[in-house]
Amino acid sequence: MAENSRYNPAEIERYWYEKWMEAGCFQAKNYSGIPYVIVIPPPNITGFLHIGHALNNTIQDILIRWKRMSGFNALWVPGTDHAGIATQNVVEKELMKKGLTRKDLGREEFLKEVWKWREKYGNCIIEQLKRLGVSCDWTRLCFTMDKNFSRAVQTVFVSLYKKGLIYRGKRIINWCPRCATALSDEEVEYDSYDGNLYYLKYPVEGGKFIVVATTRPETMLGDTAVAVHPSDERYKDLIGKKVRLPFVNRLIPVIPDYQVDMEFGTGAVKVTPSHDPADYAIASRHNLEFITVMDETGRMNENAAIFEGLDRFDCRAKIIEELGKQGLVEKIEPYSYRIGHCYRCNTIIEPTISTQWFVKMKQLAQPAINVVKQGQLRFYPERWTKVYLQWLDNIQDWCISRQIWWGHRIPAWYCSNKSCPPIICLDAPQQCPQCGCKNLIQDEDVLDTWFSSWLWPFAVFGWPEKTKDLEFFYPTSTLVTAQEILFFWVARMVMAGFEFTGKKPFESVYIHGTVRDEKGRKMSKSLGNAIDPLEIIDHSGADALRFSLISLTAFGQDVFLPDSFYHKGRNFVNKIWNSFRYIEILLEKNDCSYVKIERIELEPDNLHLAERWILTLLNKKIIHITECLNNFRFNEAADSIYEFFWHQYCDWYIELSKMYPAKDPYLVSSVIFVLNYVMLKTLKLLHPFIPFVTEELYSRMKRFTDVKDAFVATSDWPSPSDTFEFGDSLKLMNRIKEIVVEIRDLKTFFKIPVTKNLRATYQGISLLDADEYRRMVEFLSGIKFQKTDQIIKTHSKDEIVRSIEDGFFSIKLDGIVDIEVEVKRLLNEKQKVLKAYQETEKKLTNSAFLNNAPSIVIERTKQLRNELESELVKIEKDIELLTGEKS
RNA sequence: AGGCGGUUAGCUCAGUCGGCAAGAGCGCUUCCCUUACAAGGAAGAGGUCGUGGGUUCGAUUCCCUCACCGCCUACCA
Repeated sequence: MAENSRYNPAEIERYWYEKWMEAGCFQAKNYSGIPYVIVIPPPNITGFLHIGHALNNTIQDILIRWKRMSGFNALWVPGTDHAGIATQNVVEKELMKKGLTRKDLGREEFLKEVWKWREKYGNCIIEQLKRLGVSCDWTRLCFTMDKNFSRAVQTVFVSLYKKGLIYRGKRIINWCPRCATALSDEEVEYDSYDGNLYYLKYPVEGGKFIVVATTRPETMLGDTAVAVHPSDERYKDLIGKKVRLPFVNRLIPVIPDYQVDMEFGTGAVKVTPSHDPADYAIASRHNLEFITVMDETGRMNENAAIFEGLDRFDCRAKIIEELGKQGLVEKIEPYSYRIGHCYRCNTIIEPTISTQWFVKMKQLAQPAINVVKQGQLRFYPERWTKVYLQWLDNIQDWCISRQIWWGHRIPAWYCSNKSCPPIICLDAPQQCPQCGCKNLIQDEDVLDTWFSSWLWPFAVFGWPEKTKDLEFFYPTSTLVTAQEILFFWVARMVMAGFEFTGKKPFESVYIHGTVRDEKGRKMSKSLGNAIDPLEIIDHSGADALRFSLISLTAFGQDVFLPDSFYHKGRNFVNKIWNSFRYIEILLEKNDCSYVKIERIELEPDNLHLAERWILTLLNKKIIHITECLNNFRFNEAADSIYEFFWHQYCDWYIELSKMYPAKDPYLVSSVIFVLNYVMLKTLKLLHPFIPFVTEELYSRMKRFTDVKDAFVATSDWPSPSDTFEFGDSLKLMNRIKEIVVEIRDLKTFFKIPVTKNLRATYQGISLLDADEYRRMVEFLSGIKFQKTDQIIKTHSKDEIVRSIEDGFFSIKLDGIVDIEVEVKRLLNEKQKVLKAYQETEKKLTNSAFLNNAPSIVIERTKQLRNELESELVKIEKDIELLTGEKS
């Protein structure tokens, strides 16, 4: 018995996942019904399931399971992302263990290695997702390097090029010296950096100096001007003069530019067009020379004079040392500023002039802006609309070429005759259309991984082929993602959707919060603060993890998780498990082997209060939870079922069911039905949140009921029942609960276990005259009532008297009543109630309130006032009973 | 610099259209191993809803100010 009393998820979860797969529960039906479609944000093949994935995928699974149960043709398309840089890094690291570099292997051999790696490890995260219980249609598993996906990527490239929306050019871009590749603006993460502001003295022709302030002295070797504000009096006479740059002895001009901030530093700024985006802009305006001083690994190159070969940061120190020797460092101040890092390896980015491929974004952005402005594509929470639009309004061209090998190779070929334009086409050309030359070389570079991801919502359905899938399942319904990839991915998918399919890719976007640790930091392996979801699944089950996560994550709000966060779900699942055991045992005791739930055969009119009450409450919950899900209010839905199941069904209804002796006719005919009925509906409501335990219990339920659906996963979502709606039952039940709590409170106060049965007499209290209600109160509070006609107005050490409803009761307590303490407690209580009463009374005598407040509010306030008043009267009566005098 | 969030019980957080005697889980106190469940049951204690104004009959909720925390954008070297 003891071992059964704890839910053990491991085996059950494994078992049901297999069953679902075998039965094809997660597969969409063939082009029938109304589709509801989600495409997964494809995780990296290098990834391991972290708590953010767990949240993201649980939300999607809740939606898809709920919609599936609600009768939609639900499809959740899974897949993975080839993650160019990240994957290449991983494989290179593997090679390094053998003392090899990718260059040792050569492109083809290296790519073979990557494919081998991906075959071996690329689906790790997929297997981990399965352990979470997600109901993706795995027969449709996609990969961004699949053949048809490649075709889609190439098609898009060629199409955009032909439209003039893709171009190749020399621009300043973000360069990662460690990955040795260009990055897009979005792939750079900015962090604050405690560095210095160096004040350097540049000798001006004619003997004076001009002092420039810089955070990056090493870039001075590439300076091609010094800029000052045109109206800066200090430097007016220097404009047009030349400055001799130390070490390289280059003469560079002092130029006027409005971009210069007179207030900052000395008001004079060194201009390094090849290594700073702002300087690049100045240089473009003034036709300055571009001199690159570093190589692709971040070492100083041949333009760096005596510093050639030094790492850029070593060079910084060395240059300051040398300038110092020459008396050219005026001062050094500590200075904190933001600096860009590679989002894949965290190396400090080097802005560099480089020839790359770019996508012109302005034109593509327009439909993506319009669709959101016109409200045809919505964000939840709505505030993301603004962030999205702001980014699109200021969109910059997208650098899409990467100097790596793993990815979609750019479909561009160059003729050996340098004057011929590049040849852009799907398949390798045989000869140059311009000059007929057959000596063609394909561009070495590959495309940004996001250049394939942005096609995800339609490429997964076979685009550019006009497939039936595409026609039926596209556009998709809801996209569920985190804010981090709003620009990277979401905005670009919308652009791609319109550009290539003429349609928005999804109806709505739900953006959930980021999971952080208790200090507000992102969860990350390097910080060592990551909670491993798999560990939780191992020990407490996926259901526990899922429920806890959802319950703790408010609508679109970041969530801070303490280590023990998963207890809530774990305990809840255990509660469900045990309540079910109660039912099983009860059935056995009553020789009740078959319960008709689906074909209801009982008369609603014959039901008692408890049954009427729990059924009515169930109706309310079904409505509420469905409403919550419609609005992405997952935590509210989860907490609402939690409250209902635990604190209403278990705490009150199951407890009440225990008052019937075994084989009692009403128990067998009605209570057992209601216990099962509510359990069944609740399992369904809970299934999207905690699929495993609900499936297990549903299957057990099938053994002793007429429930026929093969799986709860494919059964129907509950709707409220007209048959089981009993309007006044809620109020009446609440009165009974109040009386019970009052008595339990008294017993607790006198340190008597609730289970200890006591005798009491009562007078008045018409509610107790009804056998049914009296029995409920007696059972739940452990009291045996005896009606009396004698006026109860005395108390003693052996007896405590209480007023309640329209009468009194008196409980025998055998000499333990301490009147002093009890009176004190009541006086305390009276103060509280009195205060609340006075407040409502004040409102109700305020004519402004009566004139302005809506009538329903006035009604409610009146009702509250009356309740408070009678409670006050009651407390006063109780005090009087105890002390014999009016308080 | 701008934008967006947050500030509610000891902790982590809910609180939708302004109208509650301000909620949950954990923790805490007292009692209970009652035949589903101690990962449990019963009953409690605990909050001036960040500051200062404003609008309103009424503000945790709406508006403004400030403070602190976090995030995101931006060419101040």
